[in-house]
Amino acid sequence: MSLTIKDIAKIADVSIATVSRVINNKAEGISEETRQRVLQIVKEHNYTPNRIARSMITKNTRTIGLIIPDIRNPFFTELVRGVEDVANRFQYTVFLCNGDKEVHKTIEYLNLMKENSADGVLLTVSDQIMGKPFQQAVEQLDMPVVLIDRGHQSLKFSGVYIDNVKAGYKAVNYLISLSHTEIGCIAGPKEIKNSHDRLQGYLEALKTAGIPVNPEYIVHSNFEMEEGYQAAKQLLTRHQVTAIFALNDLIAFGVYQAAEELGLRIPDDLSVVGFDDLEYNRLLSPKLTTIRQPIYEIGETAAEILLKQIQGRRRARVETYMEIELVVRGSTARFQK
Amino acid sequence: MSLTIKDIAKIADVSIATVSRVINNKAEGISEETRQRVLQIVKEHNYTPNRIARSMITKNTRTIGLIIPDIRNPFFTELVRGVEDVANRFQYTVFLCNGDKEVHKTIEYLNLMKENSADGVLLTVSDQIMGKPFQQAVEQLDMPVVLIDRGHQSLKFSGVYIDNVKAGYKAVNYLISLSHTEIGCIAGPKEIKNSHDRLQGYLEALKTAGIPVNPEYIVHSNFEMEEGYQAAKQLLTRHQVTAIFALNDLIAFGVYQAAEELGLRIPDDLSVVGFDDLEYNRLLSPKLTTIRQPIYEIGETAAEILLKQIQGRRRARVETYMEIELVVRGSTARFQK
DNA sequence: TTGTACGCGTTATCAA
DNA sequence: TTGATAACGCGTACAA
Repeated sequence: MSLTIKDIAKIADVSIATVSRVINNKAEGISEETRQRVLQIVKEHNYTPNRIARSMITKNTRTIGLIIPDIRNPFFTELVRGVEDVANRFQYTVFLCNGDKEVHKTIEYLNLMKENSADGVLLTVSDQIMGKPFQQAVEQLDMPVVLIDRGHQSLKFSGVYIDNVKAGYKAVNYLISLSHTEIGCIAGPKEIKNSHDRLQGYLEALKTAGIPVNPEYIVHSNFEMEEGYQAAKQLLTRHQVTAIFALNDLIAFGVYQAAEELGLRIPDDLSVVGFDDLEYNRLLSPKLTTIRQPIYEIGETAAEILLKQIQGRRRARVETYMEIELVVRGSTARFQK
Repeated sequence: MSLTIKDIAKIADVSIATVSRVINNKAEGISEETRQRVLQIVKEHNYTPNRIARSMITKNTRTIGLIIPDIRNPFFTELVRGVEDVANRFQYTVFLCNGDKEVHKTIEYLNLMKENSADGVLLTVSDQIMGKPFQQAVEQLDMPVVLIDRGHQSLKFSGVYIDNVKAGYKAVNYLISLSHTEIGCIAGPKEIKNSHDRLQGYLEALKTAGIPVNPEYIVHSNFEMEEGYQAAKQLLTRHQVTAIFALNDLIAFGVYQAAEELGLRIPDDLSVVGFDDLEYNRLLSPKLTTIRQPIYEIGETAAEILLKQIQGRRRARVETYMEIELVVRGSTARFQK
């Protein structure tokens, strides 16, 4: 068993109160002499206070939870780093939880946050999970919460997002500017708002340009590579699209595979626009034209908002929208009939 | 503030001991009637016991720590999933910590594990970090520890590994069987044992085949894509190698980029073998020949060993070596002079 | 079957 | 400047 404050007190021949004062740097009311002596003994015996016991009193744990839906998506791992860096700067540690897109796992972690008395929670969950049981769990959390990437009107929390409609519009509008009219779209799950919004941007861009919408050009997937590949194969064999807007880069990766299998050259036969700008982009040839999200900064911003809220320095609900940009690379070309 | 056991006791008009018995499923000594009534009230008020207070008594937190060096490397995220799945099956939750290859961050997390009284820790750290301060922190942990992927003779813990020497030998021997003799190698950092061992396999394979070793064919990197790319470019411009053994897939990804830039076709002009078999492999064309590690299973196995140790069912130190295999794909071809 | 009371390791309050 | 002690929320030995 580890040493306790009691042991240290005994060894130093002072009261536990004195030891407590020393290790908590209480400035006043302690002689330099005893302070040094206690400090010495603490170091010697390598005593570290038990955070659990401490937090029973102080009611804070200097810990924040970060719940993500899919640790295998590089988007989220980059997000994690932004959050961690800010948290550490504030001397907080991050309890990282991978919900793995499963409802029960996510709720489990949410409860854990409460039971472990995290000081606050950063939430990035798919909308599929946003059912009654989940919402209930969130409400019972009774601590500051900041949403990331995926907002939910039903939850009255602060959040950090991008304007997905605008981003979708921008992507598709670019394809239109290259004279494409037969533009397919491979979306994420129907229930996910991000997917819905980006799709909305796609529709608006077509509408503005006076290009009729063909519902068969729109296919759904689960935002992962494999299903993106399947969806692309289906779309490309059934319809003569000359361009595809993939609602995230993983899907775009799948499109590349499908195109290769079907003997379609990118960008000569098919233009592709992605979304996120993941690092693995570099593996593609040609490299992917995509909407760049400032992922790391999104994480940073969300963590800052949460920590301010925890420290009681902000109470109002704020919704921050980060800027995105279209990065043009080799996967898009002017349509030649 | 959340409800406490006291509140529930008051509402149900019983003692806290009774409530405690109910929520802990103490079979004996409680009437079905009161049990139901208490259960009802617990559900109604959505009471969850405070884990922190509980663990002060029980001395266990049903939490294990998992420390990884780089959350951006898909190898580790896959590992995480294996660990999580086993832990959850055992009703344990995983405290995931990303050391980000930094000493102070890693040590910080290690201390956190102790202070938060995790029941055990799974450790995957780079050897660079394995200095005095780190070792000290590990020793003071005073809880079960299982090492993953990277062993350290200096630490007397159980661990789950693969035979990196053998794996390296296998990879290079395959290249030799394809008549290659000018085989380059892009390693990880010199101080990392995994890298050292795989390199050792490379050397042994050459030696066995009677092929002289050219030290200039061996270049080091940091196991990441960018440096892999840089190293490959350097190697390929200076020397006429016909094949490259990349000590992990991220490096191999970099080799592909370098080859493309230099106008070398894979596998016609250059054969490439990687290590890990990451999913992003699918983005490459041709697909990568590589050593497959059972990453998910490594995570599972390590978690099982740790949990058994925690539950006191195993005390002996065990070193488990998992099987690897060479997966032949399109990036390797017979050398034609 | 149920309740009382103590202890877990710490911080905070008040008195000395 | 220092110390004794209550309190945090819970589990459990022991008593009723």
